[in-house]
Amino acid sequence: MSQNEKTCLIRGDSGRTVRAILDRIGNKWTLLIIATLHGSRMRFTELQQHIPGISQRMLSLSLRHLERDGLISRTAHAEVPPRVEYELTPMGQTLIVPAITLAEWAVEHNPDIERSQTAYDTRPR
Amino acid sequence: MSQNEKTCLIRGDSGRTVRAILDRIGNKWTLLIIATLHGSRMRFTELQQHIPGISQRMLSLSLRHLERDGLISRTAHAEVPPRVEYELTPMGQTLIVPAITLAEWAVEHNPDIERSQTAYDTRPR
DNA sequence: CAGAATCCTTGATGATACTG
DNA sequence: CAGTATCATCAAGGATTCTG
Repeated sequence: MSQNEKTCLIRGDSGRTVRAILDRIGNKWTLLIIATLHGSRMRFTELQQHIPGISQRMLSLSLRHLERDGLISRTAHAEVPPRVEYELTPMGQTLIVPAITLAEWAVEHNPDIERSQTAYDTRPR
Repeated sequence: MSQNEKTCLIRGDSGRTVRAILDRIGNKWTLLIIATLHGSRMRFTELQQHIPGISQRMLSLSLRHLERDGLISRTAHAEVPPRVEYELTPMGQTLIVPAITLAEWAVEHNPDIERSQTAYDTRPR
């Protein structure tokens, strides 16, 4: 299948699916949580410490969404004080691959993008 | 470099860069416009016809952003009535690769995600 | 510790009308 | 044709407070 045909994945009916995924990982914290959880299970507070600037509310909400999507699993231990651990599911781990592909593209082309933005903003008007 | 090390692209300083890209392509129309423009230059009205549901305003805004980022180029022909054509820049075309990678992941795992969501929503409470 | 509930601000998007 | 301007709406996210 050619690259041109593959863009139908984005434009065609499956585009709804792709947009749903982008809505999930496109938000402010999701991808950060997944990357942080990659390779190590962590507790709620631990996650908050590793992700500077995230509020309790957004961490909680994001974890709930990711759990609902089956990308992370939540384990509550019956102890006092409570201990809850989060980790990537096998499916969650596979998301790392396209995420890194995108990240590498971003890092590689960022200089060009910034140059273009500067040129655009300073062009004669 | 291991996959685990590569997640630093997302978690580390370059994470800002990755988030900026996600903010751009994570919005409702950007990726759709890029996919539509892949392989063929198009006029404003043409784009609007190929992207169901997009408003003039959002098409205009999105095109401006993409142009500023250097992902598409805008060519205004000196004619009456006016004719303006948009096409992907070389850099814009390279974005297709990670976009398709993500799209393929989405399509492949969507059934599992929906199953997980249903299970989550119907679990005993 | 791990969260839920509430209130508030802001940015993204849509609808509509107007124009070079 | 290819936009811009303006107004309205709505959801994402942040700050704060409370609790099992």
